Amino acid sequence: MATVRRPGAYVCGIDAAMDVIGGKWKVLILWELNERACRFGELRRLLPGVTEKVLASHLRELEADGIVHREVYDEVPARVEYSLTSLGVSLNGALAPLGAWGREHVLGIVH
Amino acid sequence: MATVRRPGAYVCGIDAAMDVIGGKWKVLILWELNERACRFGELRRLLPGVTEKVLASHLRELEADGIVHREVYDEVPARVEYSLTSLGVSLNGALAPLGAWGREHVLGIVH
DNA sequence: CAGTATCCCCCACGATACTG
DNA sequence: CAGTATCGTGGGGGATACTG
Repeated sequence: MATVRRPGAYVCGIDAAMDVIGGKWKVLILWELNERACRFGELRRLLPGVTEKVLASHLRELEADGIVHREVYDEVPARVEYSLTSLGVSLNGALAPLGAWGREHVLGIVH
Repeated sequence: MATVRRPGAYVCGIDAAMDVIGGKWKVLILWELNERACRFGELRRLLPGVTEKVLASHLRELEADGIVHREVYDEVPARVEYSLTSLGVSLNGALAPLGAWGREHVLGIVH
């Protein structure tokens, strides 16, 4: 999933948005990055079960879609930080009502 | 996808909601049913490319999740109408901001 | 009309090993 | 630490045929 995978094929906005957040771990990545910027290894620990390969490819796609910013610090050992772009922040905001709906109606947590 | 597929495994509300709308055609089904109740054949025509099998299984899952109501009318030939439940209406409402985000930032349609 | 019943396929995701 | 490189797999989805 990434960057207009289906050019001009989207039926509506939700359809298009689903293509951006459609990866198995993507909304969880956004969820974590919404709190604070994270390094690769941090994200891996925050998302139990994700493999390095999948985490890397999801981050590449989110970066290509302009949702995530990748900052490389020239240090030894290597250090890379991922954070949300302003577009990513706006996406998270648009996701908030859906999160509230899920909490209330699927998880059964009222407020 | 349907009805607590991963009991107690959800990390957050968005994660849980994604499980409900995670099927390939589900948000499009919701999108159409938001306009008006539809018959099976109508939905099939409204969603070019979907097969009967997949449409049927998606509708079964949405029904099991309490999102869609299935009303059978005893006529000849058989007639079945699908509509949103109140839960489905609330889900669509929660999806609206995501749709607006997609229209604006993916499709490039400002308002 | 509104679906099942089969068979099949692809690819997103996973497991493991290795590297700058 | 932050990733690539390879190989393998499961199941969601597609094609087609058939039925109450």
